[in-house]
Amino acid sequence: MGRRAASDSGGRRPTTIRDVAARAGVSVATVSRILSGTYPGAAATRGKVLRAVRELDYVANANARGLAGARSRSVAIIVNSVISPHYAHVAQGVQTQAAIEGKLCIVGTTGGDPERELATVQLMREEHAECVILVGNVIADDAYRERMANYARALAAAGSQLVLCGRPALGSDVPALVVEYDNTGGAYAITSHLLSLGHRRILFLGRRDSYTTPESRVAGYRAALADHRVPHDPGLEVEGRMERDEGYRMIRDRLAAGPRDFTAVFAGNDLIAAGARQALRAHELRVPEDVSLVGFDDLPPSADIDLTTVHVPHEELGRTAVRMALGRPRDSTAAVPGVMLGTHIVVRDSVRPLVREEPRVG
Amino acid sequence: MGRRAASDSGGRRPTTIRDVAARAGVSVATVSRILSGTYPGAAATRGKVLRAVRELDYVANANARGLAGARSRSVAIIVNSVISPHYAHVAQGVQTQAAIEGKLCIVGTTGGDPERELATVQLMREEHAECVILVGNVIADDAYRERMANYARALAAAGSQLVLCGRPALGSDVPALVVEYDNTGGAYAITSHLLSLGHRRILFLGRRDSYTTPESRVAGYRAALADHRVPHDPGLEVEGRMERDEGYRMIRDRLAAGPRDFTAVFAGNDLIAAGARQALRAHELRVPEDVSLVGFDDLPPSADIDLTTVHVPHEELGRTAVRMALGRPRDSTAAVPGVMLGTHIVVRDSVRPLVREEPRVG
DNA sequence: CGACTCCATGTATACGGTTACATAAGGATG
DNA sequence: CATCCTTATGTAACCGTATACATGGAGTCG
Repeated sequence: MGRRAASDSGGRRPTTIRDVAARAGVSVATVSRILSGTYPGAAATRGKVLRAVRELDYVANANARGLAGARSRSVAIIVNSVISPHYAHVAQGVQTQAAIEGKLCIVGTTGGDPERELATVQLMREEHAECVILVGNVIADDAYRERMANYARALAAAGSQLVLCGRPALGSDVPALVVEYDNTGGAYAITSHLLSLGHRRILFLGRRDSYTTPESRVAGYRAALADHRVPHDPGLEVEGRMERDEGYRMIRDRLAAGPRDFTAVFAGNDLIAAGARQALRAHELRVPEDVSLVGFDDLPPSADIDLTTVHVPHEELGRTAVRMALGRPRDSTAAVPGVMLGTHIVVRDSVRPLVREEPRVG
Repeated sequence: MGRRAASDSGGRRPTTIRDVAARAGVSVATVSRILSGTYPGAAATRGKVLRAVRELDYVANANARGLAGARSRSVAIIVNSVISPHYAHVAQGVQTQAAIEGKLCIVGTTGGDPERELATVQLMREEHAECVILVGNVIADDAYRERMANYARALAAAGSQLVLCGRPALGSDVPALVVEYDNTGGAYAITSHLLSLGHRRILFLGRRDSYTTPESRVAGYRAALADHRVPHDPGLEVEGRMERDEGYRMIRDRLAAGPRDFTAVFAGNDLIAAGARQALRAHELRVPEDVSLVGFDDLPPSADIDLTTVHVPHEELGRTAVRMALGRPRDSTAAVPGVMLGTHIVVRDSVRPLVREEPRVG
């Protein structure tokens, strides 16, 4: 219809490869080969073709190109949302690497809804993306995993590649690449940091059972407690989503419910930390003088609030995902390799050694 | 080649509409119509087809669909970078609205390079996106504008629509929609806010001649000064890019060069404000006690540093862009309408009334 | 100098849908 | 009951590119 309308108003069909061929006085095959770079040498012909292309302002039709069997030019990334800085940074890495490899980037968002995620994968399958990169944590639900595994197989059958980025593998028989980063290790390290400064009652914000990312972070938190022989109080693990507002809410509710029973706060990510900090301040609690606070992610704004946190190589995650997906030979049915990127603490000024005293009432 | 490899390893061609038709015992046309929703009623047939689709796990080939003349299913957005929150929020709006309209979103990044931007527009043209949304400020260069105008015409000829989002129109004869927001008004308002509290020497950070966005903001700044009969000192306009590090640099250099000759700072955007705040603190200048600070954009992290700023309806910008582009009749050659969204001040705690005294040496 | 090789180019088909047009069946109307 | 209209479906012609195969000319070597 769009085409029809254009031809109505201007009588001008979009210029095709045939127009170029006619103008250059060669066959369409020659034009196609020259433009695809599938051509050893051509000299004069090449010149004629390129001039015709320029004069006619010709651009190839990606749909036709894709249909005719050329390799796909696009890479798909699926994230919760684009404004979440965590995802945005991974997406940036994907973008960067995709551009380097001469690929286009298709972005889908799910809003954290598993149904939408599955639907979006389907969409990307229609779109014939060369690889589909799924970013972020996910519920550890068996039915869900099975459906995703099926999609992975369907993608593989179509010559595409599923990449799980920052989430656990689906199983050894599922053709999906995995690029993870060390959630548990980072959480362990930063919890140890707090413990080594004397803190014993550390509030963990953002626990969420069966969500893989918070689960891994909680695991690191618990492991550090255990290794330092500090008793684990489940009451210190507060449930909540990985968002700023939730951070605020969790602290507010906690302080409203009773006297303050913690000296440090380990926020599940930097957004929670920002919200928590705001809530603490609203209760006249200063960070770090009255309460120590740490986060996870090391987003740029965290430098502004002097937050000690765990650095996650977001961009590198995205870049690695693309690199692995495109580098992997199409027909390989060998076991799917995985990669685990490291994380490390960034110490700023949101933590103070605990001076021995009973926690006061906040 | 990918296809070949798949068929080698499994002998399985991807399932096509013909397979579905065969299985359902109908013609391909019927399948196509049912799946496209171009079908009034079918009852039994519809059931058979949908079952076959499910059983074969069929997904349509978007390339073939696009080639055959179906309306495009994709919307393209081109931004500087995905991690810049300003762009990310606009992109989120685009995503949201695109999803509502059942479209896919293709994202291109330019890194602020006009050449890459033009190249990316070309790419999106190949991809036959239904509309191409160009976000962000741009250099006001005539040659560049002319090339972009040509692309706009080429897109229009192909039934696509160029949308300029947060940047000025190209000219009345160029078929491009414009969705702007009120930079000048916002800058005027927030400058007036500072002036009304007694500030007279207001440093502007992030001037950049011939870049449209900072230019508009500077214009609002100057207009407010003029209306309040405060003499305009060009020396108070500091040049720099719209980035965090630049904010830091500008303040640091300024304070290193001589005594502090301002009582308030108007940062060209929130990122600059964050950097500037950091630099001020490094010089033992507190915000707002010693120096008042305001920004522009109202990004979420700005709440954490209590920044008074100008709210920009980022998401609404993106959503409006998509809505207008898709709503506009394809064959219309009428004058291209523009939209200007409003901005407003958000007062937090980064500004204090000026107590009359000579600015001290910082 | 002839046979063979290699490379540039042309010819024609396939890719997987959509849709204009044709056709058949069923219902309404006189 | 004949006619006309409507609706569901089938048939076949594209859409614009890539590429397998065919062809022709130049270069090489015996």
